[in-house]
Amino acid sequence: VKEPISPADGDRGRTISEVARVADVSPATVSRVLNGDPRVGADYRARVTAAVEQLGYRPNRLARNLRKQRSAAIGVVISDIENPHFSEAVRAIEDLAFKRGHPVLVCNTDETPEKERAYLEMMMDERVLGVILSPATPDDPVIGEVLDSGIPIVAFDREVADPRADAVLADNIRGARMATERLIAGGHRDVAYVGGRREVETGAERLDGYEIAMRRADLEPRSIDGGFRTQVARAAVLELLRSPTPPSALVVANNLMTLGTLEALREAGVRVPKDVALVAIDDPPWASLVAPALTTIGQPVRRMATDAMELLLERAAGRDQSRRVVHPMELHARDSDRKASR
Amino acid sequence: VKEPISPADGDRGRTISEVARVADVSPATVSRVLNGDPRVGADYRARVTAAVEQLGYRPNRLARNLRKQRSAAIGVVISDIENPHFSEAVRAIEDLAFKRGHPVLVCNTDETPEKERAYLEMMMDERVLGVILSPATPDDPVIGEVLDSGIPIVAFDREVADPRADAVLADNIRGARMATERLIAGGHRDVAYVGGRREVETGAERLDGYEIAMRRADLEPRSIDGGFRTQVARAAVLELLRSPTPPSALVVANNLMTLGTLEALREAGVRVPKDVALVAIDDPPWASLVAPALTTIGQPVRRMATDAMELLLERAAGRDQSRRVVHPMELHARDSDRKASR
DNA sequence: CTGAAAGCGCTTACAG
DNA sequence: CTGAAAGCGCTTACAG
Repeated sequence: VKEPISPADGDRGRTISEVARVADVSPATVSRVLNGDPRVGADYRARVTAAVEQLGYRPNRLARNLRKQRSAAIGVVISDIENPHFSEAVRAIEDLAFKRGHPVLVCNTDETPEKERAYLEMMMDERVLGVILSPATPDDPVIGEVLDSGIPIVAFDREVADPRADAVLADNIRGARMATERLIAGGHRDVAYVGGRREVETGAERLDGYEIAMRRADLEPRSIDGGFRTQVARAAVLELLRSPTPPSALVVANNLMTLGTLEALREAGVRVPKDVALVAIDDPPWASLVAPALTTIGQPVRRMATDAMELLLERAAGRDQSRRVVHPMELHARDSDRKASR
Repeated sequence: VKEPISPADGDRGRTISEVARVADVSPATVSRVLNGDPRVGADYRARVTAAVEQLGYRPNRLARNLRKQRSAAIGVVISDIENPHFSEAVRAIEDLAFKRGHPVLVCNTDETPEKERAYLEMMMDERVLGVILSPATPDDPVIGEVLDSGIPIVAFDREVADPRADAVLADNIRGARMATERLIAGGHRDVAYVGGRREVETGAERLDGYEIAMRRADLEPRSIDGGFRTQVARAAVLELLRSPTPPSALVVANNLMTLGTLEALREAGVRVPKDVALVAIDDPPWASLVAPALTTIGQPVRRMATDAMELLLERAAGRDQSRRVVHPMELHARDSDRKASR
């Protein structure tokens, strides 16, 4: 075969064999030194290190990947990187991955089973080291296939059905309950809930938390479906406000719906917190900038992301028992929930 | 060598040779069919397709990468994915990349030369198909090394010094000029500019635009350094407001500094637009939610990202002339710039 | 502790 | 149009 496969760039040292020749050792020894094999003698090690230095050699990762049948990359499969919740998570994941030399592949599913499946198949094709997954479809069979293929999965934010996956979660029930109880404690009795998809763990749990708080206070739960999306929430809240008995307070279940809710309140000329008080779940950067500043219940996203990376790397390193970490949510008390004025 | 390299998962068809055996053709033919080589006869093609189907075969990308000395992945090197400007860009890039089967590697440099260099080296090690780069250091020599190694670069937002790179830019001079002129037209004479790093193209250009507008109106430019960062801008604006002659209007050069500026104004009890009018550059999702809604000048980020991907893929496909696309910026007229009340 | 050799699974120049 | 064969650059079981 005489085709010029490698474009023969003279600048960077090219193969492990060249290094071996310069160091006057075998390629195997070079590989061992590069991978920190402790058995290599000090003299050999020194010769190899010098040759690597001299040639400016960098290992060919593509060759390494093929040999090991594994890439060093980590897949992050989320619904949407534009959602500040996920931007923050990806950022924290990437910081850790970078320190350890792992590239990060970002995948947006838009909560659709089709894209989720396609991306998980891409992760299998790329034979990534592991996947951090905030699942749209927690029981999709492709998740089992990924695990079968030897790729560990850490569920982030939402559990997956397969027990072999690790999970890093927030205590959504208690979070939503805290939000609701805070409004009740402020004197509100008609607290409505702007929620989302029941099928998704997070949505179901937050609704549960809200309902528990209401029932314990002998109040009637009243929830509307904002679909976890800005525009759906906007329409739903607009309709809620038109009802004969509009609520005096709202718990909104995520930051996208909070955006929609704020738009709806503004359009309807309803003032916060005077006409309607509000506690939002999620704590995006703009929460303190809108007027009034929003009281929120947020997940400790950075710590959760750090945990997820650690679990993933442990798993890739061989741990076989799956683990599950639950973080408490955090209250950010600001101005949108002030007491009912009665 | 008898080590069990492939974990022998029975579920998925495994190699091209297996497909070849089932289809009763050579592996070369299977490869050709899989890669759409038009020379393969219809009968052979049909047999291969059937065998692929039957075995549920998926090509091993790792082997393909090694053979081609190229990965299909695309690197996106930006300052920070948490900045909504870049979240939006990454999202748009990823949507296109996904359609064509390219994984996307996301890299945050935090505007530091060290991280930028480390990531660009990672991109070389991974032999990515191409890099979309918003450079912290437009003249870093490593950029030339990347291009030398045959990896195309598309500069995004900011130019790079090497003329072999393509570029997708916004017309920052005109954008900042528009912002400034709008305030001047509204009756403001003391319009200050909250800007950032002169070294970076974008910062220099926006400042130029501001100064041109001021000079043409016979007004004295007055700019402060917000370092392109939230907290730096907050401090700088706080100081500006303490001056004996605080400005009556502000042009803020990016969304992070706008966040800091709004904080500062709030802390100082300065009302917008009554006490100080404001036009912000960048149009983040929360621009219409703060009170008052911000008048902004935004880049058409999605179109720019789409262009960047197209340029990159063209380049990877062989175009050798570099190209440069400049997009006009867009005005989003809202409430923060209302006329001076005099 | 070190080396020779095999092989990961593709793609493609070459021959026919 | 098709196949046999080489080779991309590593890693690692095996032998010594």
